[in-house]
Amino acid sequence: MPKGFECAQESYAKEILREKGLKSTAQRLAVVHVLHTSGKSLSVGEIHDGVKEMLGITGLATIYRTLEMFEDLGIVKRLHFPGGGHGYVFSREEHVHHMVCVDCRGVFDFPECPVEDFDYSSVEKQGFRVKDHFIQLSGQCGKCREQIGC
Amino acid sequence: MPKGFECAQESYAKEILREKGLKSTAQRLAVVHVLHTSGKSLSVGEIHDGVKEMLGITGLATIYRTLEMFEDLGIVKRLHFPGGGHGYVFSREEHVHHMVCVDCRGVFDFPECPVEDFDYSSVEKQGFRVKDHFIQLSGQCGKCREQIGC
DNA sequence: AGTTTATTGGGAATTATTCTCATTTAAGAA
DNA sequence: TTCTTAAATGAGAATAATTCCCAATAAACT
Repeated sequence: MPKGFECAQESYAKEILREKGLKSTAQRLAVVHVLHTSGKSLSVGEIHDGVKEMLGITGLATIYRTLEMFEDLGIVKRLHFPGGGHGYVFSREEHVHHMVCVDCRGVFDFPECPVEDFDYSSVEKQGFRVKDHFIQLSGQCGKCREQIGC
Repeated sequence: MPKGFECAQESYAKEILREKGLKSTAQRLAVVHVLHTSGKSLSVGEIHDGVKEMLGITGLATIYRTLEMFEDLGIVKRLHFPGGGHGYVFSREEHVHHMVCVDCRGVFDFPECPVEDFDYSSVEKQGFRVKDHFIQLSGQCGKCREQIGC
């Protein structure tokens, strides 16, 4: 990896990794780079291809391991698609949800959390204690609306 | 399938199938039965096992085909788990979200939609048009809180 | 530079999902 | 009820997705 060319996202990932005592390998930073520069959610295969393009040979297992780790570290989020597949996005923020364009799979941040101060009392009355939530919006981005139409 | 023992969910599924010109096979109704009576979300394998217990031999492909069809028909919803797996729930309602207990994987309806009348103007200003949303809450159900604790 | 230990690559192993096609069966007609 | 027809099933092969194992490599600290 050439020095001096890292983006803010890579520096951030390095910092998180160092904090946790994990190593900043070329492969891990390449995953960040590929995800971040794509601007959309990518499948494991697409990430693998992107990383191979940057580094040459790279094992697929490494991609899986890295994505799992990044998800645990909270810097990568996994999105789900109606068909059944899923994709990954780089997401530096603590608590952001995402909007996915159903046409281009582009991903956009959605920083306002709709359940932030939602009143769960009706379900908590039944004994359930809400601890986490997953929200994913889907629709069409501006570019695709122009090109494809509504 | 013995007649006279179908639950409301099975009758409902039959009705939907008939409306769409699809056949009410023993396998399809067994999937509904297994899902509904379990009270929690089940993996494909668990559903397969349940159906086999009811009907004897049943092909796994049939389970996959049925679940996909039911999802399209809107009577089964797919939930996603942190680890990466996913499970299916029977859900007769048009628009319900679900809460999953992280301990027992029990599923509870969450009929109030947090984004029902949410103001998307901040993101729609950027050209994105929100068309759908997926919400899944997770936490602990009353029973597990008693047994396992918080 | 040297040491230590986490990380990687490769490929095999496992698991998940889809496909194909001959056989079966539900649903409506006679 | 029986007949007809098209949809649905089962079996297992084929494909895709994911995990595992371990010798070789490379980051991070002396």
